[in-house]
Amino acid sequence: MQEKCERVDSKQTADLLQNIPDSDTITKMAAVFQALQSDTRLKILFLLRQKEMCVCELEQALDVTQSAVSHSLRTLRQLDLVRVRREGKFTIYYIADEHVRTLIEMCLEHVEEKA
Amino acid sequence: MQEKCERVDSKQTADLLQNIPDSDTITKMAAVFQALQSDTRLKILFLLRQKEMCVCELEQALDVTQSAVSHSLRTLRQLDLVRVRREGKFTIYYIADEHVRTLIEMCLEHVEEKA
DNA sequence: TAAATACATGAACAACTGTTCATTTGTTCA
DNA sequence: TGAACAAATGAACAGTTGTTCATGTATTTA
Repeated sequence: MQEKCERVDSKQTADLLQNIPDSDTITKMAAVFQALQSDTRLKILFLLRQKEMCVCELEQALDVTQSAVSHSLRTLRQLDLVRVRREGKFTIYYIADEHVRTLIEMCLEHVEEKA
Repeated sequence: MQEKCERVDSKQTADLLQNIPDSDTITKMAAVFQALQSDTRLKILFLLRQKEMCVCELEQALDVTQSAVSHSLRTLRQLDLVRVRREGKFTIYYIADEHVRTLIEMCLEHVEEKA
């Protein structure tokens, strides 16, 4: 590794790099944030935060097609941000765990602070 | 609002909708998550979490062009996820506040839990 | 003041995302 | 069993993003 500017200390940089999560973990994190980056999916999470809901309920609340809701839920489900339970002909979705709640709350606080 | 399925209670739905952040706030949150959704920007934050750094240092650590680092930092800066300080010819970047640290830590815990 | 260094910015292009449409799968109940 | 309802999925298209290239601006120092 060659120095780029006088502030760079290659040894220290290598050290700092060792203390960041591995590429695989970073990519998984990016996928989680990517899932949280859509208005529709955020609204879904804010709704589910209050009450578990079936796809129909979300569809009606959000004013997008059933297909769009379903696709969004799939993304959230695959990353374990929401979970599913079958109840007769309904598929009930709910927030997966406290991490997810904290994530959206931190972000909310962050943006509200600026307003 | 017309009922879509027997589980839907329009009144309650309207109520739940009132308790989610307004569209403007949702969009700002989406922008924040959007900024956190790139591998490069996440790596930048994990580096800055350990030590404030100038652009050169980040460029060397990340193995992408100076331009890419600069563009990434701009995105993070505009959302107040990182802040800047001028020091002579160097521009020093650092994590904006605790919300940002908590955000990436929650996400890290979430993805590490599954591994 | 001129050259070098540090950083920012605009354009452009490939890659990716979110939505809708059309269709399929699974469940209930008459 | 078959009609109706709930949900998932694949394709396709417009819109968006991240990167590099080329260039511009600001600061330092010789």
